[in-house]
Amino acid sequence: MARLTNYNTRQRELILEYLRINKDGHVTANQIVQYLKENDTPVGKSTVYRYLDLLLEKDMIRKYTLENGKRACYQYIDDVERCKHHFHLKCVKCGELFHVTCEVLDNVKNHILTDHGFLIDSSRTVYYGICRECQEKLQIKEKKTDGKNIN
Amino acid sequence: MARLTNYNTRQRELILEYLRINKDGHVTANQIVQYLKENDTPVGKSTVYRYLDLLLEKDMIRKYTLENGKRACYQYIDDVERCKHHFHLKCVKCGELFHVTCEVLDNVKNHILTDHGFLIDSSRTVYYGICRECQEKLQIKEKKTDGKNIN
DNA sequence: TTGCGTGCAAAGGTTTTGCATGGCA
DNA sequence: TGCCATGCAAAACCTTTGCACGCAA
Repeated sequence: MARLTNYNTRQRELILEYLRINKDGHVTANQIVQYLKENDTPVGKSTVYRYLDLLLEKDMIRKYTLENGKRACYQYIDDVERCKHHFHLKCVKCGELFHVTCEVLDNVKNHILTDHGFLIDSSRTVYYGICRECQEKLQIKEKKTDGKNIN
Repeated sequence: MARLTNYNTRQRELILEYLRINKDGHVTANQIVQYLKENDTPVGKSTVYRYLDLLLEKDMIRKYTLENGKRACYQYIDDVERCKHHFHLKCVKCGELFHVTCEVLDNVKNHILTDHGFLIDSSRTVYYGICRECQEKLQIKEKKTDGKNIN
């Protein structure tokens, strides 16, 4: 059986630890570099990028693109199996990522495969939109500005 | 009523025209610049980027991130209303974008709003996965390599 | 000892910004 | 004429790559 050719190094442990700490959120490569530098355990950014790629291949983390589409962000997958079967909702306002497991969404994948011949990669697919909290904030804002919009 | 503060310029017409020509596909900022240069109607890339931002604000185009997450690509929204009510499947292998309108997916949006309080922005949400054609190609490939994988 | 991992610096690429000039209304 | 739009070059960023050295096994 093929062995994964990766040594255990101090740097990798540090990176993985930071990802695990932030498993409920998402972090950018830069954040990892900064955090480790501030904690007097600096790790080169090329090391960070290379290890992130490796973790990605091993399905140990997920990669997103933030709303502006410029910066990539990563998230540790706590329970690989569980995460493979649910979908993610990302709020474009506050950036929060919501994990959703429910039958309806579970069926979406099957439906798209059966009826549209398209195999969805759940770990890459993210629903973008606005979360409940931000919707409420926006409604308050709209009332304040009396609904005046540019358009 | 607020007027949109944008003049009609030759450059903007050219950019918009190219986006319209390619409304069934997607183009990158660089492609726009290259195309216009080759057609002897060069437009500065800063102009392209600035106008793309403006079109984005006006919901006249959609912005995607290609598989590697490095390059952004844009697509003209032919029929704003229609595109707002259907979903998009983007193949991470060949890059093709599929438009899908069907009841099941239509209900997904309502379901997520009703049961999860999350308002999906259909124009931003893209299902990433592998299209039928690429699935077949991959299956052929796997047979060839006799299913030998790293893991 | 072997060869993967690391770190630095440089390269590569995309997108943004400052500023003088051009052009629409 | 008054601004907004443009274009160039430079800057700002993120990410990748080359290469010599370090270190796990």
